[in-house]
Amino acid sequence: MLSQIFQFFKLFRHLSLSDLAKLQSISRMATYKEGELIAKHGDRFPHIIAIRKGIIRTYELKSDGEERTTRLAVDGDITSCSACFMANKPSEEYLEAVEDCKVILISMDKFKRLAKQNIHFMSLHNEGLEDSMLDAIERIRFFIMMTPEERYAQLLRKSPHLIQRVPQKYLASYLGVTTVSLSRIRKRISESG
Amino acid sequence: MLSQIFQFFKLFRHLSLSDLAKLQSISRMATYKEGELIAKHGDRFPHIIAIRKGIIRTYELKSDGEERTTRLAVDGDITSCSACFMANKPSEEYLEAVEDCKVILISMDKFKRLAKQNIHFMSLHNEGLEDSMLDAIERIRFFIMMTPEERYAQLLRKSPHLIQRVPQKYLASYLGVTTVSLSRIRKRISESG
DNA sequence: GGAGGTAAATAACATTTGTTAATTAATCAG
DNA sequence: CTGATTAATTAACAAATGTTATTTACCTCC
Repeated sequence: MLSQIFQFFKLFRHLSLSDLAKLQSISRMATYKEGELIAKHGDRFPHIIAIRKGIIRTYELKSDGEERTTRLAVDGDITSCSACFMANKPSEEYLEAVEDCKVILISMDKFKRLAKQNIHFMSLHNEGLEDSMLDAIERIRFFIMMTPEERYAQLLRKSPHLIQRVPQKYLASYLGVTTVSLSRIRKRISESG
Repeated sequence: MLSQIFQFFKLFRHLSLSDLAKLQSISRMATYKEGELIAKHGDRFPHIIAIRKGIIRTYELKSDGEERTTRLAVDGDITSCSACFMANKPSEEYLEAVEDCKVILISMDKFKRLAKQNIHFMSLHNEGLEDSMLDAIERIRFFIMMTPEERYAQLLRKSPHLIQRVPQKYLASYLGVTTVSLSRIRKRISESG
């Protein structure tokens, strides 16, 4: 039963049965294979993605073609194309499955329509934005307050699962360094700590 | 008349007269002198700040006492203590007037109460969060996709007023570099461009 | 098992930044 | 206007990162 599955997400845990049913009516299940491209630059990807299993990486391309990982979302997280969701514009990002994924896709358009009519859903929208905002502020702090080495150390402390499950080349750009530099940082930390 | 003044802010431009009156009823004017500390770490600063004039800098202290500028908000921007607003927790940030400021202070508590009752205000809350979120994503991109030199070049291009009005020591930590490094970057750019 | 391909580690060198200190420029109070 | 204070620049050196290339490890596919 889908409503069971929605309980897996903190954001949906306080919905009434009737609201869960409404949410379910605008949702569908989907799976992605490891390495699969979920959305790409220029796409309108009109779904909110609630990740039941797996990891989804968001990246952008620099002008020289280099990939830079902007977000990493894991089981229990909710993600989306940010330009599609907030500005109703084509994506500037690429979304990619880092592992085999099981997700719930929630129609953005239907969700927004629901949010306009139903105050519970508008409130949900609000909570979701606040969660994202707190994450984003934390990530800005991550860059502004810490050196690359401190960033890796914090990731090691707070998100060891990411380090286990995400290839270093992606972690590197998530931390804002090259793979070579990340490799050196790892060596320094393993030698000292 | 306050409702005139609210029109200065993009976020409030589409409010009806009656909603403007409600907004006005939970707002008051305030001024800050250049250098004045508006809120500090540990404070509960329960106001949304709409800046009519001036610049407000948000910073945090590293463990070694170094200041790091996390946000810069100018005339027309809306800012607040992020922990106070979103998590209802004491501030982790310091807010400081970089110039003499004229602001509107909107009571957070009353605003949130209004947002619970009145769908227009909940919707306003939503739009405000989306604006902040878009800014935050842009700022993350700023760090992930660009070198310090590119960041300064972009600031020069997109926000020349900030470079004019904000002392370099604050700009430096806003860009994620030291004052010495910013000085070198400026020299390199002025010699090449 | 072996060939091919990708990821990660390592090496060598250029570039940039951080750090500390000294100098110059700008600002403020009296 | 002047002395004192702070901001910004410059200099010199250490440390970290970026870049390119090479080596090693690992994985997949045949």
